[in-house]
Amino acid sequence: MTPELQRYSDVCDAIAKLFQPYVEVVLHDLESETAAYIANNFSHRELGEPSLLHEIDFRGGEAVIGPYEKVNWDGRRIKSISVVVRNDKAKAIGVLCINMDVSHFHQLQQVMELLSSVPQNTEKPEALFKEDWHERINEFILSWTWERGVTVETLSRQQKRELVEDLAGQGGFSGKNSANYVARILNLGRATIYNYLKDQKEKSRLS
Amino acid sequence: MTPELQRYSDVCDAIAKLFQPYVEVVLHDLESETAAYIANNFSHRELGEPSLLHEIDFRGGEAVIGPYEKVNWDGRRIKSISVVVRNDKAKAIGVLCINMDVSHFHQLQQVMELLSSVPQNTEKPEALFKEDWHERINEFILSWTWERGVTVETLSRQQKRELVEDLAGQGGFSGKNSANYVARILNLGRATIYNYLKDQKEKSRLS
DNA sequence: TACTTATTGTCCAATATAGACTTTATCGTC
DNA sequence: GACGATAAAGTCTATATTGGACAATAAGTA
Repeated sequence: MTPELQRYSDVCDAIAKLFQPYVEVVLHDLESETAAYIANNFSHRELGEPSLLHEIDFRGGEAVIGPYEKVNWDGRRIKSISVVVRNDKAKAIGVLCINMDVSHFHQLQQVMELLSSVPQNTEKPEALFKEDWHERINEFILSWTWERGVTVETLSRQQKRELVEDLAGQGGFSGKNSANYVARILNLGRATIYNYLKDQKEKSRLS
Repeated sequence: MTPELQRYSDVCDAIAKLFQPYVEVVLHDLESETAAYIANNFSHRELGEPSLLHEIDFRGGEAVIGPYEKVNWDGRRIKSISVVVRNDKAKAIGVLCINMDVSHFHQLQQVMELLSSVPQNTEKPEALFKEDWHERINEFILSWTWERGVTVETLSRQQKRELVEDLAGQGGFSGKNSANYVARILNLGRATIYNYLKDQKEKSRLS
């Protein structure tokens, strides 16, 4: 890492530490297009890894880009913002990326939502309306558990299996990485989800 | 269940439904000292089960007793209140017990706490000050994970093992049912906790 | 003391899982 | 639309976890 860029690493540490453990800060080197420094690395990136900066929309030449949303490898949802950082000659030398794990805040929202909202008993499966499939899955699980007077934490294995099968029946696994996402919510392994789905196919084939 | 008591069962349903799924309502028959009705049964009580009402402090002859705290069989913490209910002749015929699962609210508190509080770096292990061992364990896990910039949800098996061993080293398993409690927080089985502890003893014996 | 009940700890067969792997889709480029 | 590069969808297996039953021990209770 160049000394110019080096000086920003402390800034990364400061930001990450203030919001510990909800925030990760990645400093990208624009020269080599790699990750030069990572504070509170929860995305499990490696130093020196290619930055894939082309994913970020630099149009307009703004210094601050975002915020935008990403999904972490393990299904947690991340709110991110990026800043182009410069050396003393005002040359753009890096991009500082702040990634915030908002999964806990979503959870918190759901607890309050469950308490304060009046459930709609419209006959139509309202799970199908939200456009983001994450939301659809959340919605589905929320109402599935609500109807049974339970919460995800208290589901038995059998119940989780049923939930997964029902969700599959509704086409809930069409989104990208949705198996991963559901696995994390239900505290199951990804493999387990696939096992359930396979068993279900097997069962329906036999009947 | 006598018709007199029966009439209260709808009240139970109403209360439970309003706070679904966080509240359970148990109607005890004072005659037989058994559970006569249960709405949203999360304590896994059976109808007709003995009520153990003597646990409740009736001194003073108050109609409303509590609130007081209990711990559910699976380690969730419950805030409860009880009301003596009467028939038309003002004879006490039952006790209506409202049990609220506060574990989700505690969780929520912790998320906010982690965000808003400034960690004390007093050298002394502050885990030892709280008098309730539940709190001590919570505190321990919170600071253990904080130091490593992770959250309980993201702990690997190996990390959970280390956490359990460290906690055991601090005497964290002296409370009643503490193994159960820790298991639930870490999303482990009770058996797994004991496996870890046994392995640890084994290891230290060999070294 | 003896009896009752709750907790601790162990065991095992059934189940889930990390991680490596193969196959299949998706994307970007020409 | 063919090609190569990536990512995601699935599969597989050796190992770890776990529900539930049980035995051993402790803690009340009368």
